[in-house]
Amino acid sequence: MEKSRKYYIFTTLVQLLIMSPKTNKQFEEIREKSKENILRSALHLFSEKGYFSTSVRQIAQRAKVSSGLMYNYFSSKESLLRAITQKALSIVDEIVDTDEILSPEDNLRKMIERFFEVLDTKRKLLRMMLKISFQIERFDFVKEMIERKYQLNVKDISRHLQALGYDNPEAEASLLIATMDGAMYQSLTLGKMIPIDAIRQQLIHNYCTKSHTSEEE
Amino acid sequence: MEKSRKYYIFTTLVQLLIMSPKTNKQFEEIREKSKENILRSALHLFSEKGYFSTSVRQIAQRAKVSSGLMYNYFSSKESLLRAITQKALSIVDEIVDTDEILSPEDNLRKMIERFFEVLDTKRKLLRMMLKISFQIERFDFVKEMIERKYQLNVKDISRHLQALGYDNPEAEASLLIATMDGAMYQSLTLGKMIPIDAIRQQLIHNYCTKSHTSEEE
Amino acid sequence: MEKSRKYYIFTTLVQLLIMSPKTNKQFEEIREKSKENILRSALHLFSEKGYFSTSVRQIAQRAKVSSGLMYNYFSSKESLLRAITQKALSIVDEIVDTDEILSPEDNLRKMIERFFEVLDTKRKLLRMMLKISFQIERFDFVKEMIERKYQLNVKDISRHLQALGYDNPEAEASLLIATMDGAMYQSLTLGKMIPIDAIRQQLIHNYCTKSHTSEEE
Amino acid sequence: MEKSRKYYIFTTLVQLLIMSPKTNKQFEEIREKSKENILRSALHLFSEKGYFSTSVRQIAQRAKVSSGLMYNYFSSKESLLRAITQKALSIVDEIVDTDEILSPEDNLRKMIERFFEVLDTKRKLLRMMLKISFQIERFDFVKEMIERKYQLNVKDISRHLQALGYDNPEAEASLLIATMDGAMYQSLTLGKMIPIDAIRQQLIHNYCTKSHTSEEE
DNA sequence: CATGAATGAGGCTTCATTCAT
DNA sequence: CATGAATGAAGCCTCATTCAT
Repeated sequence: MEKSRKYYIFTTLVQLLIMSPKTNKQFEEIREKSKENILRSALHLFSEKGYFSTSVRQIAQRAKVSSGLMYNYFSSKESLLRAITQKALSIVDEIVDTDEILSPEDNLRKMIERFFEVLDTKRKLLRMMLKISFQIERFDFVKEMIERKYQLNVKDISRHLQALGYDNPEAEASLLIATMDGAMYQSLTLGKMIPIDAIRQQLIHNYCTKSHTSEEE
Repeated sequence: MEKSRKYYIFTTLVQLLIMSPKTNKQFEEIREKSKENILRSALHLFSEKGYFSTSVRQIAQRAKVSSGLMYNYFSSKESLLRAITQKALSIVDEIVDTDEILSPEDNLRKMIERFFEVLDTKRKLLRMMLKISFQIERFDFVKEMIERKYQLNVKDISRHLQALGYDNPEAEASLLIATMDGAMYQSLTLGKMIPIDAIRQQLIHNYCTKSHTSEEE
Repeated sequence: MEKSRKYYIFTTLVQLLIMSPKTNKQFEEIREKSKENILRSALHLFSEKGYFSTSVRQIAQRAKVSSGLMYNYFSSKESLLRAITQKALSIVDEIVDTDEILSPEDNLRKMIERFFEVLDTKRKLLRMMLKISFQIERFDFVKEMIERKYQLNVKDISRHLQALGYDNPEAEASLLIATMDGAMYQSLTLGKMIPIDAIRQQLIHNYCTKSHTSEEE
Repeated sequence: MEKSRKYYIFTTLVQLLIMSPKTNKQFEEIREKSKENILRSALHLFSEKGYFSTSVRQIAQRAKVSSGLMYNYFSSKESLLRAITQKALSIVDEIVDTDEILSPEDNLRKMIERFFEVLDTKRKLLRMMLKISFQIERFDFVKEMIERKYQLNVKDISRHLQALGYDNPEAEASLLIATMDGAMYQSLTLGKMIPIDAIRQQLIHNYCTKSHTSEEE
């Protein structure tokens, strides 16, 4: 008991008073590295097997750390999920932004192509996001962020469509976004059996060709 | 009284020597009722909280039966899920059912309207399916079922589109299905903020108007 | 409620007052048949899979009756086991008895051969007995019966051996009985890999040949 | 004090950067102790009440650990049984171990005496093995293990008997093993009423006396 | 800060037993 | 007397979490 107490006293002292800034920095680095490690491992497994089918032990094993270590960085498994979700959303953020001095067709084309590129390259992240968005109703903040994004996109796209002469640009924008979401959903769940390239080309063909100015012309 | 006694004697003899005390039909009814009861309870909870977050005990409690009873009707929790999934997919069947007497436009319109009607009335079932579809890795049978459906739908719809003179009916069919899936996904996750009616009308407008026979006119 | 009450009144009346002796006899026969049926089914399954690995439902299924029926004849699963054990012991009883006006050699030979014959023909019964004797310590009466039998056998056999001139007939009798028990045990647990015929012949050769009167003669 | 402080700093650094907080050896010791603890508890209960009548919870309670701990060391209850069985059979190994410097008589005597010694000192283990052997249908691995042992023993013993001039050494070996198994079975089930010492002496007398070279002399 | 042994609540499932008909 | 649906206790096992070192 005495021994144990001393040990903790000195651990604290070491941390607060004695250790040089350099050592502190070292610790910080180790900390960050471990945390990153765990996050990556968890993202992979959540995306692959889902949140509930992934155990903390599996995450730790994949990250090659002990299973108790996670609790140094995250207060619980759910808190880990929260962290990953936040990180994931921030990455998605970078992707969706747009605007340049292009023609409406080109803007639409660019957006569509970028969307499918992301769908191709960030599958793991997206799959997890999709899963999360559906498994954890409790995560209101996820819903909020998605809602906000949705509104922005509709406004952006309908502007382009209006410029192209669409009769009902807002509805058409909603349609286009629904199509892309659907393609994403299908591709992420059903994988290769979805003709994702054909869908992309058809989308571009339908929306990014001049003659579309009016349908009943 | 005499008559009544005779009646009971007969009943007794019949029961003892000839037929089971409870007729097969009675048992059948009881079974069907219990099974339906459990299925409904499970569907509600799976849809609300997801498969893994719903315990067998919770299903039983909601159905107001003992926790062991489920195993009289389903060999496991997963088997229960399987039954619900099958039921859900059978509903999808009704959507795409083609009526040969109608014109291609009308067939498409009918399909689209049926789809949105189902989306409106069977939200619980669809929400569960969506949830399950994200845990597809764990449930091969779900994947198989959905794949089969998907292929059939593409074939059906592309036939209609071909009749309408579309250049690339298969790609356009995939696109249409993706759009509907996307609308479903959005509606089920984001709820009322999705202009689902506008999307439906726009879809019908785009696909079920004669002059669409060709885009490069 | 009224209906139900009437039903039971009349059931009773039928049994007590109305039904002819003939019908009573019929019932008795049905009863006996069902009971026998269940006992046989249980013996088979207990012998094959053991008491704990056999469920009441399995017994009922094999007997082609409902699982509740067992409780009309036996108050519990254990009570059923008790009944079977008693029946089994009574059958074994018939087997072990002996005595005639034969020579000691012949008496021994006869006993040995009979033992191995029983071992060959009543495997199911014996296997269950062996299992029971070891799984259910609570069944004191089993132990008692076996003990009594053991004492009798030792006395019988040692008398024969003494007549044959063995120095230590009691010890030799114990040895012989142990050997037979061991052969039985091995045969019932390990099955065909035990050279049961060779053991039998060797036993007869060792014990039932005149020149054995003394070993160091 | 200064010195002490330095010491702890060092300890801390070492722990953080170089070695695990608890050394591998420490963990190994803890594991071994816990495992042994659980094995002992399980052996006792299996031997006393049988495998199926012993619950994992009971094993844990007797070992004074939590009920989940068993699964840190054994993948299932059956796997625990497997471990105990293996241990038990390894003891049997020691019995039959042959010493080439000795005469055949002495080897046999040694074997027999060792057998009865084990029967006297390891009753618990043997009782468990006997119990398990009656549920062999459920545990293929037990059967395999015992079969292997049996074959080896027959070979070993028949070699000795052949050296002693027995006509039919294999059959005689089978007989001898059957006798020992029978003595074991009787002793473990019927306890003190079996004249186990007399049996042992008689066995030694019969098999380990020179003049036995031939029976038909 | 890092480890992994230990905990124990809770999940899925089985099954002896009851009971209305 | 016979049925089998229904019960619920208890079993095996998993896993998030804690804690001594």
